[in-house]
Amino acid sequence: MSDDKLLDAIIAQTKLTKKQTDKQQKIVETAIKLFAEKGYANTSTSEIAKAAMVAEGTIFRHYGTKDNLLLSVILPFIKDSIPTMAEEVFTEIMSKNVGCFEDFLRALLKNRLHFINENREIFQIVVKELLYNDELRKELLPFFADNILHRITKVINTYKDRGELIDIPSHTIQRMIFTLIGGYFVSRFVLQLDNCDIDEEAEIENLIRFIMDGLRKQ
Amino acid sequence: MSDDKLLDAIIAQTKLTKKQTDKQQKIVETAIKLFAEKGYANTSTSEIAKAAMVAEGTIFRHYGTKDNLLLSVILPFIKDSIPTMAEEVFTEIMSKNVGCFEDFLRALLKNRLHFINENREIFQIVVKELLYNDELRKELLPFFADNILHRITKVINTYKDRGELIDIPSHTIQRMIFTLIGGYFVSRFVLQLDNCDIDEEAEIENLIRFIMDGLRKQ
Amino acid sequence: MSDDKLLDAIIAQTKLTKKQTDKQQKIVETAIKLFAEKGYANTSTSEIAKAAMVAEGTIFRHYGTKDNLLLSVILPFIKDSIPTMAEEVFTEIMSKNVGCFEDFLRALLKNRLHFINENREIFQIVVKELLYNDELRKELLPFFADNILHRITKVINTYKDRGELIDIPSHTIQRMIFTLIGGYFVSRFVLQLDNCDIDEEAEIENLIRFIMDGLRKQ
Amino acid sequence: MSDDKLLDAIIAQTKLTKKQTDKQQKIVETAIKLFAEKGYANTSTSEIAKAAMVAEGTIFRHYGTKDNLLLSVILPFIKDSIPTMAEEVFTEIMSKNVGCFEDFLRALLKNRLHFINENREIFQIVVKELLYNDELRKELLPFFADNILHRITKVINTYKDRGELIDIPSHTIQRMIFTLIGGYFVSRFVLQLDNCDIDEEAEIENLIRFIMDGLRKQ
DNA sequence: GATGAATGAGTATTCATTCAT
DNA sequence: GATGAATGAATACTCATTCAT
Repeated sequence: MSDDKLLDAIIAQTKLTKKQTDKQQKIVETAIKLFAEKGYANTSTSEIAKAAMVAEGTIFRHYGTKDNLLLSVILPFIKDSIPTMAEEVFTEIMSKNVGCFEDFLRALLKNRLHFINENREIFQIVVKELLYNDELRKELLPFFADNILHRITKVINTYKDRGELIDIPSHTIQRMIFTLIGGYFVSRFVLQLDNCDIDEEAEIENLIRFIMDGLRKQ
Repeated sequence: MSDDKLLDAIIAQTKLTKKQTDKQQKIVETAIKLFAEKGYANTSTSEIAKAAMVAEGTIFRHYGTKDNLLLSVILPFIKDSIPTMAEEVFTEIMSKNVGCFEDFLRALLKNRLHFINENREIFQIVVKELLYNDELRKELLPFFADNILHRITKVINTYKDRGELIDIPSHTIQRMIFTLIGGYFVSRFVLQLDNCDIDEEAEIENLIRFIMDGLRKQ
Repeated sequence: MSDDKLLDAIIAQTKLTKKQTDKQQKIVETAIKLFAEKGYANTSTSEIAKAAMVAEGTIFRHYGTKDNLLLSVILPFIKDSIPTMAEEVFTEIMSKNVGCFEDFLRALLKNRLHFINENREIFQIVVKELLYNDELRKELLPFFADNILHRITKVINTYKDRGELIDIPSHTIQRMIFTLIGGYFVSRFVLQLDNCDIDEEAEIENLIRFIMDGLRKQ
Repeated sequence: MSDDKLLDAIIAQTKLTKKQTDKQQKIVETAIKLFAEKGYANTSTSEIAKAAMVAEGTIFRHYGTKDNLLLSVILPFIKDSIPTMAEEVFTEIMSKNVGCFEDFLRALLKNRLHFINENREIFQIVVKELLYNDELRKELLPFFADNILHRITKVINTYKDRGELIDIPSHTIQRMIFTLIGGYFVSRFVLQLDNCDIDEEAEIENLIRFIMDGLRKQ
């Protein structure tokens, strides 16, 4: 599969979770902030070093290359994105075997909103680089596709079988949901178009209502 | 307003549409191709010069700075995006005074699909830089907001008055439509996730159906 | 053959003999001096730039890489080493069809002494890098072997047929001559062991006498 | 004399030959291998540390500087080169008072061939650095001159007095022998030009015959 | 004695920009 | 208008060396 490299990297990194130095900690934190703010390509290692109050060499002693620093920033996020979503959200909700598709959507949305809210800077980085960085896109997209979309499709099929959803190809449904939710996250956390005073609860319900009333079989 | 600079630039440029030299033509064409492919930050002026078979100095003789070359690439697209959309699409459709919201949506979607399809490279550039380039985002987003969203809101209100749409704040409706359509364009033209063999007609209808059946008051 | 790359480079460079800028001239001259003095690996491009009173960027505008600058320094020397030696020296002397092996040796020695004397700095560079630079050695040595040694062997065979030379494998003879003459040049021009006041004429005659008749008193 | 420093270093080191730690042993071994392979300038201390499976700090704890590590590698070889040659080879052969110059040559050649064969990596290092490293050359060359050449001259004079050698200045003879033998070792152990299947015995005899009687057929 | 984290000066190279021709 | 040589600041990265543990 095309995500071998990424998976390997994730696994390798998980194992490497020795003791992170204070400086390492500081470097990653600073890199996250700057990458999120100005993009990977527009952030120089010397800038990171200065902001992290660390010698530039220290960055390379620990991460070898700037590319690798980006990975070190992104991978834990990816790692947490996928299995969490897959195992915790999906199986949990599904195994309850109760609730309609709307409940599933609500749970999914809230779970992911919470996760991204707590990692908004890394989310910004991932989204930006996904568009800007060919290499990364080629590795991440199939990885996402294989892991998330695949499971969503299964859920959708389940609910379709129960007669809760309209008869559009599952992959089309899934894509529209994904676009809508993803677009919501992007416009909120990356573009930051908001009037700050959003009633989050209400927005979510509107979103769900929008999605549901489009999909519900009548 | 925050778009003064942009508007000024557009106006200035429109006036400047004297005779473009062959070389200028070639430079812009090449820049479009390369910016779309690898992103603005990852494309060097020397690269552009080489690919356009032009001396590097020539680029700067005409455009002064690389930033300005980006603007020269983007602005005509922006210029055409907005007024066209506003004047041609909107007033045209609305003045007909015929058709339901679905028809409006369909017309809008097809019109924009056509436009972006013919300018997909510049669309890629705009989307990528919108996320990556702080300056540009700060200039373009309010410009979009003021020009497009504002008009869509008016249309939505019209249809709401006619009782065709559910009772969600217009700006929320508008945002969800925008996210969905925008997301569709981005995933299709920028991320290029597609199975190439899409039945475009069907996809559009699914999209409209999805949007409508969520929004239609029942 | 293994010298394709080198030959190609030589040919390419010969064609490129456009007009060298003053700065280019200065860069090459300075590089020659510094490489000869301290070796390629121990000379930094910034050093060269400073000594040549040129911006560091200028070096890279013209030569692209430091490696390529080394080649630009070495190749003309190599180019002149080989064909000169082959065509001028060899055929000239041989075609005269007069003279014994000793005369040939004397002509060869004087010709090469003259050549190296006029290019002693580049000779130093070539010798030093031949030992130090794996890549270069792998390209240059077979090139030398194919071009020079091969011809010397032919000459040796000619004289062997005339009964002037002892019956040792030609390639052994050639190697000993080469070692002796080469060693003479290296110790004189690279190691610079000399008492400066050498009677060159006498030294050459001693060398020839040694090669021809050895050390044993008869 | 200019070799004070070197002699002092040798003496100092000889005294220091206490207990070498395992790690020290490993460091020197690894350094020898890597210096021989890629040259001193192209080998980094971190590389050595990694290959020797030692912390980088350990190298500096024992050797202080990289330069000093090079000396620690080279000096024992130098130390063994000189006195061995002087005392064992020379006096031994000479004291026997038997044998002609040819026998002396043969003994010398075989002795040195054996020594270098057993230390070929260090020999490579010494030769390469002798050309590349100004400092080292300035220290080593006079040292060699004072110790080896000086004794060879004495031997040559002895045989000249016996009427075995031609009437060329002793120092010229010595230099030619040295060039020839040195060149043989360099081309064999450093340049490694060989067809691997050399008949060593025969080669040596050819070399001796050449030195003694030259190339001319009689 | 041994470690390895930290350093900062140094390296080759890139790049937007200037300017004389 | 067009060129392309020249620039120098900036970039990612290397490396010998130091030092607290």
